[in-house]
Amino acid sequence: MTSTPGLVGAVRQGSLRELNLAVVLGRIAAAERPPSRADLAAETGLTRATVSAVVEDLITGRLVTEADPAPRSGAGRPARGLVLAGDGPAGLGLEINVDYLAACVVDLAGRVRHHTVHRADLRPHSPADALARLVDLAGRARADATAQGLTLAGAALAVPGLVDDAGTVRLAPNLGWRDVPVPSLLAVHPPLTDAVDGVPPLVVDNEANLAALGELHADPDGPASFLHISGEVGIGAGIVLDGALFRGARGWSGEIGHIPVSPEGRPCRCGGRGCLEQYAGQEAILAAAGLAGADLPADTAAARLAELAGSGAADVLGALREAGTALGVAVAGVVNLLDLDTVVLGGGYAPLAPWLRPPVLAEISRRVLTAAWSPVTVRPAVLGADAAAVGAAGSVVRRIITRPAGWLARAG
Amino acid sequence: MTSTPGLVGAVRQGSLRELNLAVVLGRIAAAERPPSRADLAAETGLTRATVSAVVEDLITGRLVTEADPAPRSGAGRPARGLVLAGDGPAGLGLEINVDYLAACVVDLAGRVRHHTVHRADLRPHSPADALARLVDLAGRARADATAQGLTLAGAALAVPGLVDDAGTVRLAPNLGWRDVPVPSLLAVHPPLTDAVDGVPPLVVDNEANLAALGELHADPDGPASFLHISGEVGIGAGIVLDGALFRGARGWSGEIGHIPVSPEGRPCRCGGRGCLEQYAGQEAILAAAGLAGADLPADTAAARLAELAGSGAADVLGALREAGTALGVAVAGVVNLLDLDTVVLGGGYAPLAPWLRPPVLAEISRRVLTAAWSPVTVRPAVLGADAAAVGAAGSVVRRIITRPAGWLARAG
DNA sequence: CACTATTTGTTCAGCGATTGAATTATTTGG
DNA sequence: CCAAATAATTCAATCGCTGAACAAATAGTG
Repeated sequence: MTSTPGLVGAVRQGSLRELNLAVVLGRIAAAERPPSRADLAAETGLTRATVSAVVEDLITGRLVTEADPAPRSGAGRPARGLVLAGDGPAGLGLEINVDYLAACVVDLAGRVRHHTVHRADLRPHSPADALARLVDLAGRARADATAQGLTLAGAALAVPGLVDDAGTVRLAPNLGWRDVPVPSLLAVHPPLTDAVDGVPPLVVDNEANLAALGELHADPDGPASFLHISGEVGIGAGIVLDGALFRGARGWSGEIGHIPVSPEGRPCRCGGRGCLEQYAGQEAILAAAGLAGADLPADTAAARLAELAGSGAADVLGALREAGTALGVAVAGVVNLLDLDTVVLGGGYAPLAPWLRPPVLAEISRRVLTAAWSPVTVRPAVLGADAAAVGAAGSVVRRIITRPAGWLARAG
Repeated sequence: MTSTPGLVGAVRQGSLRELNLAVVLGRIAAAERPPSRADLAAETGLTRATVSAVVEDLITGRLVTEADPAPRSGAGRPARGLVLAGDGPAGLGLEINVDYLAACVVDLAGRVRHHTVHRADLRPHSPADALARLVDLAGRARADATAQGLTLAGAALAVPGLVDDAGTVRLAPNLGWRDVPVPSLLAVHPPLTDAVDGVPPLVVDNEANLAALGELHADPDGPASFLHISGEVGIGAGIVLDGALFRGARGWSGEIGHIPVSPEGRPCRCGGRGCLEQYAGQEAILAAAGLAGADLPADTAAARLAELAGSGAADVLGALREAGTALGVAVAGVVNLLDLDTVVLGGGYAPLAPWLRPPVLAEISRRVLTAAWSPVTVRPAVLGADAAAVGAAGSVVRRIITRPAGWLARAG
């Protein structure tokens, strides 16, 4: 890993078309309203002739379709609007978590075309068993997608833990997994999707990362850089910089739960002391609210807290204020370091956002140097608990949009 | 600022050559030993014919020269090694700090060809006055460069503060600057260099950012991602990810000095409490070591502390241990968040590294989840106090290497 | 209703850059 | 001295973009 900046592969003759396919498709995807070929030519600086040729490739590859006459006023031949095809490739998103499995299918345009959640406590089951159930769920999702005329172009699996490049789950504490080689365990099943352009048929990634991508995907007009915090039993963060997920040197970025917020404070199971998780993790909040022994399923605990807080329970309000302050201390550090202007409260934090937001904002305005010039926005996530599954499917779709050549080569 | 990922400009016909110029030049720059045209063809996948054509452009543009016969063994026509030209374009690096001005010139190959430091307390002077002195220093640097056959292709100025896109210094607390429009103040002087490819003749950037780039530049075989910490009166950090500087949404990333390390601890001039700067900043270390009133020049304070620590002064050792622990707490949070595997102690921390390193490492191993699998390296910076000036010059050189077409168009 | 202005999208010759094979250049080894 | 081997160049072919001309389709105008 030496420092060879920008060493992209050489640009061969055909790469030109590959790159322009991506450029044009990216513009179509990012546009507010269906652009015409002429619009695209003006935006990109390419000739109308070139854009026409590129668009023709995209249309025959079923990535783009012509929309109804665009609402363009004025004289002249009416433009034909271009939109992402709703019946071409789609992404399969899977999620495996402590007490549920989920599968969903998202089409190119970003619409969720299929969604199933299977509730079950997975901790007693072996990884192989859990994955077998997941394959079953995925099979049904694929059947539904096929029935709708969609073709799955890849799959991504969200796991609540650290995943290495090979797709092995190195550590998923709440699931009780350690060094689980997901791809080889899945090899006994028929492949979920075909490999496209060298990308394996199933990509495994961290839940917090994919949830952040889901948020990016669900709100195309939102900011291009933000911090997405998933508050579950552990606290994970997905860092989106300039529209792309930042994964860190080894893909293990975002462990915000173990940022120290009180250096010699409560001992943490990670071995350190005073980690954020001990103050703003789900268990810590429940304990502070006097609900320690309630043993609620992970995904209902947040809803329950929100309900109690809404009815004005004093100890719950106090617990949330304390958690929000701890969260704010950690977030202030992150914002100082990365200069982000948006923080999204996701996962279990989303329903609690009304109570967490004020203390988080207070700490930010106290501690962030640049907050005076440009304020930091703190808002709840748009997607709910299934953000990771949707984000996983969206990551597949996004890969097609940023590199359409692979799909086109496959589709013929 | 909407989320339009990877919306690079379209790829026009001529971009092909532009991109391949960058690819080939980048390989030559990154190579361990002078590569031949055939090596480059094999590495990049381009044809030997194409590589020859590209290399010819680079040679006539004075970016590359043929080295002495390469030490290649075996039969066949001997290869002609290609190296970065030492007599073509060069970068001018400038630095303005509390008690000195610096100018240096770095050639394409990365050698420092000129270096001047002018010591003077700049706080009493107006920004315009300080900049006038800097222009004088820069003029002499340029004269020296010209005498050596070099052509300045751009300049960069390092400032200890926050700089916006336009080059205005929004806030440089230790210099006492606020909203200083550097480019327009410099407009009264003749331009230091010509504009190349739309980049203004002088780029203003944060000192910590440029120092990190200097480190990247000084150690080409080092890691591609690291955190570089400049410990001066304030504490700044430069974040290098994958060989590129990460600047944040607005270019104000790296304010590590105000990460909370003891949330309700000592009040900080930023308005917060318990900021790292209050525990590991130069003033804090001096105070803890019982040297508060010494009023040392900023750049000798570190040397003095190192000297005292080397001779075993107990209170200095204690102060450094305490500072190192605070630094370690903050760094652990950063490493958890960004998953970096290398931390470089730069600026005033470099000479103190022998004493700071152990407590920093201790906090990291306590608090970083992934430290067990892949250890985090903490090491002193290679460059000394002038890292920022060298890094500034290096940033100019780096821009030429990553985008040679601009220079070639200018050179004709 | 005919006519013009206007904008969109396509067609086509031209051109620049890459390609692949053939050719030349230069050295080692027998 | 000759064959083998490797490096670099030459050159016709090809691929994709360019620019201009052209066809298509509509709104406005008298």
